[in-house]
Amino acid sequence: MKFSLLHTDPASRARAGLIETAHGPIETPIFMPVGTAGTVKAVHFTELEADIRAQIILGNTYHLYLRPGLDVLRQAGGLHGFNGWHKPILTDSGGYQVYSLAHRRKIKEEGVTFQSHIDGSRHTFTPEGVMDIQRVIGADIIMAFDECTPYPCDFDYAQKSLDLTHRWLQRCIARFDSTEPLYGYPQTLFPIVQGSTYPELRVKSAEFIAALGRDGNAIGGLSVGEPAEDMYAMTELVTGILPTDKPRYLMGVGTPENILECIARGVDMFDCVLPTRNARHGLLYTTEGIINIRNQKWQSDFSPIDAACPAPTSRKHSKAYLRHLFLNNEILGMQIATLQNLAFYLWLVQEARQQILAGTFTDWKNGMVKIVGKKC
RNA sequence: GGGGGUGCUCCGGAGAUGGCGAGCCGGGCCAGACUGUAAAUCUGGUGCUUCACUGCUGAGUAGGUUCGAAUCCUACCACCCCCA
Repeated sequence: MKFSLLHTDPASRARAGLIETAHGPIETPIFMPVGTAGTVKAVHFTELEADIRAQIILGNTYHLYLRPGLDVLRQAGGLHGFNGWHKPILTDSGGYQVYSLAHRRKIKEEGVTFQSHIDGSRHTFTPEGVMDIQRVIGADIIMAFDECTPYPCDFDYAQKSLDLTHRWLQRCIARFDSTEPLYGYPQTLFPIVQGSTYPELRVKSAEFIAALGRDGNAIGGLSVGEPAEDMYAMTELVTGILPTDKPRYLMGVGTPENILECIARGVDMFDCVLPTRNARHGLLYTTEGIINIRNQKWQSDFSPIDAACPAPTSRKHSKAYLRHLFLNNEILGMQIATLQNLAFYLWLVQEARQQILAGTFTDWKNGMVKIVGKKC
């Protein structure tokens, strides 16, 4: 994997760059649709490429390990071979499930024992094991096994958790660097900065990780319920320490506004379930603001879902029709809404990139933030 | 034409046999939540009035009995079943 920094905004830390992987290029800043179980819910890969213009998608180690399982993935030639997506893939390590499945797991020095949410069976994830699983999945970018701490989180716990995450990181690196990719193309490992909302811990973690000199670095443990100001403050603190010549990935963020503000603070890569999950729940992100398509006010509004959105279905179909599909619980409603939200997210980061390259990012961002957060 | 049964909330169901029924369950509808996906999920509201307490109205329709009626009586209306 190679990263080229093309331009940095004069009035902020916003950067335009290019990541090159064995499965193709990624223009940054980028939003990566989440495809936990090997599918970006409700969209076909044809649409993901043509209408949404996705350049990289996510998968999840924990979910793919449980189903379809490693044997199937190995036989398929990895996740690319299994699901037919031939552009870059990034896999999360299961660190987020340490947080989201907190009531069905136990953390020890060695690793984390999960009880499967599917059948209750017990599975132990160690840093070494998670590296091995991600070798089998074969993602281009794989993530270190960490603990994503909850919010709020007291200082003592955050500190102990951070030290554990750092020890796990060293074990991840040792395993990763001593093993080979399985499918003939290289993989790269991103470490993850933790430290909850404590500046002291974030600085310590960022310095620790910057010194490792990996190909890219991630910021985790944010967007777990803390105020947006804390998220921005921690992001700004960390991007001030992480190397400028490596991509920075802010995990799990966020709303369109969060993304614009964090691009301004020097983040290159984002992922979030909001555009896909909210789409299935009837919440649309559009170039004119946020729409709850189930609301009665759209009952007879025959204007396009989003006339300026790159997704053809959003220009072709009306709000009234999409509302009708949702009220009838029709699958097509979720498909069209997901196309809209992902196409909008990708449009947003591509537009940001153009503004950075043109040197006009900050003014554009300040105006756009007001629009994308507005409820219609 | 004769006999029997049933009628209340937007809909369906349960329950209600003279006294806490503006009230249960489900659906629908109206809103809200969702941030490295246990999520096509979850939460709230859904007679009128008040910020709230409260108050008011309502049981197919119209009367009646009673301290008190969705409940009993009379007539009528609608629907269902049986007989002709």
